[in-house]
Amino acid sequence: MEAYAGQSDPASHAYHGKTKRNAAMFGPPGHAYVYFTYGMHFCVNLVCLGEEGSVSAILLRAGAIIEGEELARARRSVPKPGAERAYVASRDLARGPARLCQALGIDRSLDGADVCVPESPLRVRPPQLGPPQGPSQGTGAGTTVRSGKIVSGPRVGVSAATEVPWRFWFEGEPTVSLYRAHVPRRRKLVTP
DNA sequence: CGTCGGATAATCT
DNA sequence: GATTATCCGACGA
Repeated sequence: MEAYAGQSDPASHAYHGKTKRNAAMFGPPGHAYVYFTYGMHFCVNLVCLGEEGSVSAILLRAGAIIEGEELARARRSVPKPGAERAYVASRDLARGPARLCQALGIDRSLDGADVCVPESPLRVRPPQLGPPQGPSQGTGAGTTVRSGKIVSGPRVGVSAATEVPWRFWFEGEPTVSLYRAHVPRRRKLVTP
């Protein structure tokens, strides 16, 4: 996961104030902020409780599929006809913010959803913590998830405040993607 | 392994 | 019109 603040964080979508897209970030905590980016990907945030008037959220960057791997795998299958779908390793099903949304079936219809009420289509529930050793197991592990040492580092893909170490993950967790710095996309080729 | 570029459209200036 | 909190396949070593 990665943390994003509001007016004080140049890397945050909320940095330039409230807009139609980021409105959920300015709403009550415990709700989802889903946005669409790069023309084809969804990413999901959880709005956090901060000081009065402040804005903050965390981007869910990756996850381990504990149950329903078949469903997640089906959602991650590519709609391209004819082409044989390459095998997706279990750990890669939700390895990355857009993949995670794909694996969980999250799209813009869930933007602003309250993740704390039972009737919501998207929920976040407290985990049953497992023993601190070893990564989460993708099969047959029930509802037990891992706990362990949490480490932090710079956020991925952001074009500002790259030195702020607001990315957090379980040390040794295989579903965490490697750090990659932001690469500015060169404008579409204009050859003379 | 690694780096590179194309896809693709909502959002904001 | 420019930019983007990304992913995937291609290609080289």
